Amino acid sequence: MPAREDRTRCGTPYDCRVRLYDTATRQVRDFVPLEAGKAGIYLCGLTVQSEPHVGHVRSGVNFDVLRRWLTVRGYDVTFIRNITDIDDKILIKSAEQGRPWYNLAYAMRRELDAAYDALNVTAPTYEPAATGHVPEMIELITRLVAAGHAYAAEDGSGDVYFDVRSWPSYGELTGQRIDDMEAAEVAGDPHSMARKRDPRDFALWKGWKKETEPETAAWPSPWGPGRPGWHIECSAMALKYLGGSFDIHGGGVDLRFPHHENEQAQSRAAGFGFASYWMHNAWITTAGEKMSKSLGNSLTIPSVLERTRAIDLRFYMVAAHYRSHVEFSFEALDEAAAGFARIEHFLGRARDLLGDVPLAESVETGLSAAFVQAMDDDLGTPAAVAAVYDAVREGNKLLADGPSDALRAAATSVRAMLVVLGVDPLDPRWSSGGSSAREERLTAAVDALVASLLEQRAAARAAKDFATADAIRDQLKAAGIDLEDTPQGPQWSL
RNA sequence: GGUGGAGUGGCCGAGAGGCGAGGCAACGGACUGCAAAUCCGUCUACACGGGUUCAAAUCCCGUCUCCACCUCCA
Repeated sequence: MPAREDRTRCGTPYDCRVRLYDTATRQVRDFVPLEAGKAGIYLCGLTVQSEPHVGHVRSGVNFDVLRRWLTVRGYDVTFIRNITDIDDKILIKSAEQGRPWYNLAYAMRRELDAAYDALNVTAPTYEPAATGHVPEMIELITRLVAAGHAYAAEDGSGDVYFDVRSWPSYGELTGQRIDDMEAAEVAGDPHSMARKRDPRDFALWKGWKKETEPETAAWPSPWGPGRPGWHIECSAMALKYLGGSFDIHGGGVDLRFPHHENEQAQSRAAGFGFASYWMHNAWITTAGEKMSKSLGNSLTIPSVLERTRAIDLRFYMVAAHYRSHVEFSFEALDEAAAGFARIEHFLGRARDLLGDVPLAESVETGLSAAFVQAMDDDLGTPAAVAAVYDAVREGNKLLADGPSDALRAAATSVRAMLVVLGVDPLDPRWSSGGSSAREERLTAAVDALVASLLEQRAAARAAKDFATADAIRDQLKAAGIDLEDTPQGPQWSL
């Protein structure tokens, strides 16, 4: 992959604009940041109430790719991903489990961190938790009340609601009109309905329910003790860390309504510009159903990683477009892993031959034009993966001739593209458990034993005693060691 | 009822008016002592019915099926 050719399409890395699908306008738009060279992203993180499953983490992986790509494209990215660590479900579940809500939230937060880490999701610039930003939320609510867009319930419950009728453009993000929305009384809680001016009004602040909720889950406020509503959290934290206007707001498709609609309404009603672009990742489902509902915890990250390598799982996620619905299956996952093995195998061989496959010095030297084009076009990771395979095929042809500059360039290119996707197998982070001293000794011991067997096999082959040679190969195979005879001699792998 | 989205070959999964993405699997060939790996090649497509067009998987109309959201699910 000649680096020079790679640059032709865009000239410089910056004059081909990144294009992103904006959910609000329902079209792919050129990405034009508010401030040149910078990009602010706010991603709705999770409510930490149970173990993270495959579906949860897709969002993190998808937006990690966005972040990596914008960074490659020269943007200084500020990436904020929040944690919702107080809400109804956390209170209910913790009560069921007989432990403090913050104990459950923290434990699940640690699980989530571990899952993100396992899948090589870059840590956000900052990860604010809702409970750490109650004053900011109160301030925002106060502002909305003062502006006439929010009101405290008159029944003394302590609830504060956003007044959707006071904000004419309510519904604009998702193209809905208030009057067309399903009558909320169908689904809503009858008690809160009585306090609302309109059934679609949503809670900004929830008054403390002394009988059922622990005192630790109530914060003082101008409306009495209580806790923030879900939607206000994100608005307040985005405002604090990214400012009143920022570039990209992301989350899963299900969050479009009501969560994102509400966020936008309240933020704009409070006088802020809020997000320029809205991006939503599609779901991973099983048997056509949402993971969270039907499967409970069966596809939690730890359980999936018991049978599948994390890098394979990430590759599986990244190989599909972020806006495409993926029906999760272990068959498809294994298929993706088989495909990834080809890429990995090439890099392994190249490294053995070259001694090392250094990371590209810069974007320009590493990525193929096809890859750049694909990624610029709304993160076209499927086409980008195809570009990786093209480079692998070229590289494989070079492998037979031994070390060469062309091979080095091909391998470096493949690696650079994989780094963007977060699935570089040569990154030591993927070697499970790290390389402990014990592990290294073990590897050395196996290597010595295999080497001895390979010598015997070489002798047998030289004597045309193929029965013996094959027996040795079968023996190794039975022990889980695969042999391949390359122009540079036999290679073994587990 | 409202809003948004989907139906592609054995399988996964892109594309969005003309040049058959890519991967997995299968088959044929090259390489190999035989394999493996690799490379070259082959095969099976666009839910259905109309229409527009020189040309439709792609645009339009209709039909069917499926999914998501409509106040606390990534």
